[in-house]
Amino acid sequence: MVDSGPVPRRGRPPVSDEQRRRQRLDISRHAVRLFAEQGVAATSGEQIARAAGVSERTLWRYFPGKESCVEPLLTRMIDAFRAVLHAWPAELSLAEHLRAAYQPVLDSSSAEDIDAVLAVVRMTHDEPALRAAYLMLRERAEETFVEVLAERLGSSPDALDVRVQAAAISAVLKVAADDFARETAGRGITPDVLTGHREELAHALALVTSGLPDGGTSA
Amino acid sequence: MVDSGPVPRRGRPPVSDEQRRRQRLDISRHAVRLFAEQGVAATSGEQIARAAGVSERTLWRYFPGKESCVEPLLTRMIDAFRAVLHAWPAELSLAEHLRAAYQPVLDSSSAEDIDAVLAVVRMTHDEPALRAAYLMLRERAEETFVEVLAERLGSSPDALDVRVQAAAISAVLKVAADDFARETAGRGITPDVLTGHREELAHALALVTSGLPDGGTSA
DNA sequence: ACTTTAATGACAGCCACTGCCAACAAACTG
DNA sequence: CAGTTTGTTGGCAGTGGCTGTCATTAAAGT
Repeated sequence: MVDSGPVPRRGRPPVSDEQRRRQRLDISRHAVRLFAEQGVAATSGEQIARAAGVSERTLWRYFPGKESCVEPLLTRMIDAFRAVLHAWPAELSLAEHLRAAYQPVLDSSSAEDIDAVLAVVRMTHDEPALRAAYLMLRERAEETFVEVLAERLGSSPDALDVRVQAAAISAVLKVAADDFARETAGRGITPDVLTGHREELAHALALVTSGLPDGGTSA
Repeated sequence: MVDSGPVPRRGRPPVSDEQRRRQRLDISRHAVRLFAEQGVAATSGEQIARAAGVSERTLWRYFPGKESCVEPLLTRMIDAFRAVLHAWPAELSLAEHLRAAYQPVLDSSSAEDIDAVLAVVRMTHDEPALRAAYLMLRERAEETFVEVLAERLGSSPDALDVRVQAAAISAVLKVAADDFARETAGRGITPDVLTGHREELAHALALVTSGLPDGGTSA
């Protein structure tokens, strides 16, 4: 079988993944703003679509439901953790690594996005539909943790210990994120709440990942 | 202020909580059966209502949405764990206690209910709406774990360590439940998969709860 | 220009869910 | 017993989320 390379396609090319990502993110920003202003129930799909400058039909093509419009923004928060998890060096425990390298504020995110994300997390406590979307997203992210842990521990992603550890880490991250969102409610993100958050996360992770053979150095 | 006792009420008394519980459970059974037979999307609210012998209007009074009809049945599974958690003696570690006392099959549940519950758990892997409801239910149950742990550790339900431990336990329980549902897929519930499940749960819990001061005896 | 492939928008329709009100049920009161 | 009160249920109409379908437009190649 010779690889004849990318066959010269005909007709209009599909939108690039990058473009699609940007489009979804843009819609997400408008949706979250509307949700924060008037609540989820009071915000209609037509409203979101108009704000984003697309037809309602295309909105439903980009998102399977109203609540999942928050997903692209929320993903940014989880990506911040995923990035630091990928950069986890072998000689450090996870808690140590986090204390040294965890920056919950993504450099690629604008300040407004961060505030919006935290606002969403706060909203999930009163809006069941948003909470459900939030939990679903977290569970999808858990798969990533499984992969990273499996590679590091040299075992299969199907191994029980790996999945349990990933689930525990995910759970800890949820608690810490909720706390972080709650504490930044009035005052915004100050440097001390930020370091406090990092410290809380590291402490909690150490609490849960100490059951490994080497007591946390490799997990 | 003298307590004049229960004032002699007038008019029709509200339905007892017990009656309401039974009604919801009955509807839940019919809904789950229909979901399993023809899928969630293909099952209409009117269908569920007819099967349960109530009007559609009353169905929506008993449940906020189609997917939450599975809740009363699913709760039974979580209640099984909650019960054993309440009976946790002070001198044992949680893993030890589980190995000795955990019966995932509730005595009060009929065999068909158990199968139905496991069927729902299996369905949640393909039906996002059901997965969302499942996760929401689990998170509500987490609050119970927090209360039990707080009382046992003699600290506040707001304490970080308590909430983290509860979240970790909840996460472990989720993994174990998914495995259990998967393993009972074809063959049904055999004694060996049951003991295997109990062993898996105990092992995984030990893995996650060893970070406590006494290494798991009190958590 | 013409063809091809993909994205979008417009329209119609289904169904989950809600508000509203009449009908009915179960208590107490005279 | 009729009459009153309080609560549940069912029917009906309406809203809005979401989908299937199709014509239209955009972006490529020949």
